Formats: sequence, C-alpha cells, structure tokens
Amino acid sequence: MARSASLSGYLELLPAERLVELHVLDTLREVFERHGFASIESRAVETMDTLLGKGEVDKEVYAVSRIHDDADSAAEAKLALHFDLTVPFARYVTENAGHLAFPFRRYQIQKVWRGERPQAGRFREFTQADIDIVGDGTLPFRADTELAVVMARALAALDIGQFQLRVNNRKLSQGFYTALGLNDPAAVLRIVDKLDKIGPARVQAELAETCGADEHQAQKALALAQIRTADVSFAEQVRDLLPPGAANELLEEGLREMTEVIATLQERVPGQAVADLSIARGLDYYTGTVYETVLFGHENLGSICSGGRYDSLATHGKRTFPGVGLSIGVTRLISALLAADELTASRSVPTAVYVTLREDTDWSTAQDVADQLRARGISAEVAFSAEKFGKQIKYADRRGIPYVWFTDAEGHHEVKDIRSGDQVPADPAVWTPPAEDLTPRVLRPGRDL
RNA sequence: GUGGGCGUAGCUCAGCUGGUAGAGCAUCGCGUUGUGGUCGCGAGGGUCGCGGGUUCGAGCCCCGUCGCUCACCCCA
Repeated sequence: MARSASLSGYLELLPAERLVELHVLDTLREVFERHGFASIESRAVETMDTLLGKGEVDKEVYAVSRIHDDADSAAEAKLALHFDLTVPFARYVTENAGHLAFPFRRYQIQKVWRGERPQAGRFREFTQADIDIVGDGTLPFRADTELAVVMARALAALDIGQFQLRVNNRKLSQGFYTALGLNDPAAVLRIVDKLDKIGPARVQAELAETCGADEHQAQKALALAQIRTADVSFAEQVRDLLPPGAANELLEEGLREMTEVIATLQERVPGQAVADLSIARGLDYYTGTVYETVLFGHENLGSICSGGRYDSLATHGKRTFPGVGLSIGVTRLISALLAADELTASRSVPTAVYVTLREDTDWSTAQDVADQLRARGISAEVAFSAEKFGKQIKYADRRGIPYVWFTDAEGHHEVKDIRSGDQVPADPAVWTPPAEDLTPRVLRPGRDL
C-alpha cells in the first residue's frame, strides 16, 4: 500500500493508483469476454441462510440491518454482505435457471466483504474478479480445463511478472488418504495444505497428533503432498507410493482428471501451471479440481487467484448445477504491485492537453479549442484563470499532463511538450498527440524504463 | 478472537535523567513583471491519537481507551 489506511482493511487509492486498478479491471474484462464469458452483477446483500452453511465461518460475515430494528423488520429475513461471488452466483443460477442457457459461463467483478483481521494483502473490503462455468445436471470436465487456461491468459495479459497456477484434485487426495487407511481425509488435507508455510517436519507431526496417523501413513501423506510436476508424470509418482491393488475408484478418477488438466495446460499455456498435490483449499464445497496461484516475488501474499470444482453448491429441488470457478483477488494483487512500485501510472489525470489562458476573458475561446480536441477523443482541460504562464505550466506538470496549449493575441496556436520543452505551431482541428500520450499508460518501472 | 510492536507537521522521522515542539522532503511566496523543472531566500502548517492520573510543570511517567501494524486462525 502506498499509504496506511485511515481505516484498516478498506483500501482507498489515489487517482494515479486507481488508474492502475482500472487498467487491471479493463484487461480482465477484455480477456474474459474474448473467451465468451458474459457479465452479471449480483446484489451486495444475501440472506444469512444463503450465506451460512456454505463453507464460510460466520464470524467473518458482516450482517446488515436497519438502525431502527422494529418489530416489522425483525420479522424480515436477516441480511448480510456477501463474502465471495461464488455463493451468490449459485443462488443467482438457481433463481434464474429458467432464463439462462446451460452450460452458462459468466464473469463477475465486484466488491466483497469479510470481517477478518486485516494484514498486508488481506482486506475487509476487496474486489474479486470471478469466472465460472455452470452446467444443468452435468458439466463436462473440459470446463475445469478451459477455465484454467482462460485464467492463465488473463493473468498473463496483466503483464505483472511470472506467476504459477498450482492445480490439485480433491478426489485424488481423498482417494489416496482413504487407500492409506486414514479415515478423515478432509482433516489430512487441511494440514497438508500448510506444507509451504510450516514445512514437512511440522506437517508430519500435526498429522500424527490431529489425524492419528502412524509413522507410515504420515510419511506417505507427506510424500504425496510433496509431489510437484510440470507434466503428467505426477500420476506415476502417486501410484509408486501405494502397494499394488491399494488404489480405489476415487483415486483413479482424480488421477484421470488431473492428467487431463495438466496435459492441456502444458499444451496451451506452457510454463504457467504445475500439478501440486499439496493444494487443498479451505472451502469445503470443492469436490474435484482445486486451483491456487502464486505470483513470483510475492509468495508471502498467498494465492492471488483460487477456485475449484463444486458439484452440488447450487441445487434447486431435484436439479443440481455443478460448476467450476476461479477468482482473482484484484485488491490483493494491485495493493502488492503498487506497494512494490511494480506498477505506476504515467499521470494522475486523464487530461492530455492543458489549455492555458492569456487573459481571463479568453476562457470561452479556450473552451472552443478544448472542444475541438475533445471532439476527436483527446482529453483536454482549460485553466480557470490567466495566471502567469509559469504557474499554468506548473499546474500541468504536477499532474503529469503531457501537453500545454497556448493561443496568442492573433489567434495563433502553439502546443508545448512539457517533458522535452519543445513548442510548435498547432491547429486544434487536426493536431493529435502520439498514441502513447493519448490516455494515461500503466508503467512497469524496471522493465519499461 | 489470541499474542507482540507502534501512534509527534501532508510524508519520513528526531525529541536526552519530565522544563512548554524540531529536521528533511512536500506546499506556498519572493528573487524571476507572463513559459515550469535547477538554485537562493523566506513563510505557513501541530488538540504530540483520545480520556484520565502523578507533578509546580507531561510528547516523555502511570492507568484506560481508540486506531494502526505484524503473527496465529482463515483466506483473494
């Protein structure tokens, strides 16, 4: 973060920073739409019933009520702010199923709220950018594969440096632990998920304490979690860990699915994804593929993009809508990149041309000049008063406005490039700045400069 | 929710064993009487987070409180 917030966990950006955020959002939107995802927006508020029992701890949910909570409103459904976009989307799908065409692919970029203790990269109000594909009754496994490809391309389009999508499959992990004789696969997953953070020794110790794993089981569980391959060779490694005949149907299905995902990612977005069998994800509605993403150089941030397959999050009577989704933590991402000065904007305002005033009475004709520029898509701003030219130039300079416009008493126009100091005659009807100066650009110091 | 660290100018910080608030950067003005950036000179800007206590006297000591921050939990 550039500044410490006056209220922790609620990030507010300066104009130049917001420009960077808008660039990120625009880029994501463009890539999502290019891959056929339609946009929706769901309301910020859901009923408690919808939100709770869907995998989130209730202490993190912000309740919403009227200050004057009288008898009437007490009888109303209790409301709360959504903590992610997946649960509201599931509700949206079941409510609007009759109007949607399945498989339905949508993207959704909105604020969400979590009442957590804020930390670097952790906010109470933040923006998520989600893509999901949902089927009616069934959803081809290929959706899991395509979704990861789209997200990898979106992250690549942001041009924020090297990242790595890490993929696992809960069927694989759970099948494996069951085959080992561990009776609480979910608990094992939770501990194994911390491998990156606490290291192999402590994972093994916790497995023994919490899951009653004996030394052999703990060793095998740990060995599985340490498998990390860029190709499909993980499957062989998994089989080598078990005695012949110990495999089960769930494990085999998980291996098949993982192999398909990794093979496709290796082919379509080479070098940007790996199989990582330690990935588990906290939310318990995931049933198959799970994804996390690390941004190299920002490993301590945690995952910047996560998600997975959910087979029964959305149900409506006898119908179920299996889906698969991925979510980018936009706020987390840009706060880290801004703080590290890895992304900055070329100026703090959209203005490309600052039109000066020679006399206070020139304001109207100066607006005519500005309008001629604006009509051709050039952002222009007119001075309020005819201060000394030095001050007017300084006004533009402080905002990073690249061009200053002058009109003399005879009506001759000149435009000055504030960076070089070059000043040349110009015609407001035809003069155009170079494309790179037309709108603010996002710069990557250290790479662009 | 649990545990550590920290709150002084717009920003980064200094302030001794308690004696009545300072620097750099930024801002504004002038030098430079209508073309900025450099340089020089000058100016403005503070309820020292808030409340209480001890004291002749508190930025400093004590208590409380609010906020920020880091770690745990969990997660984007």
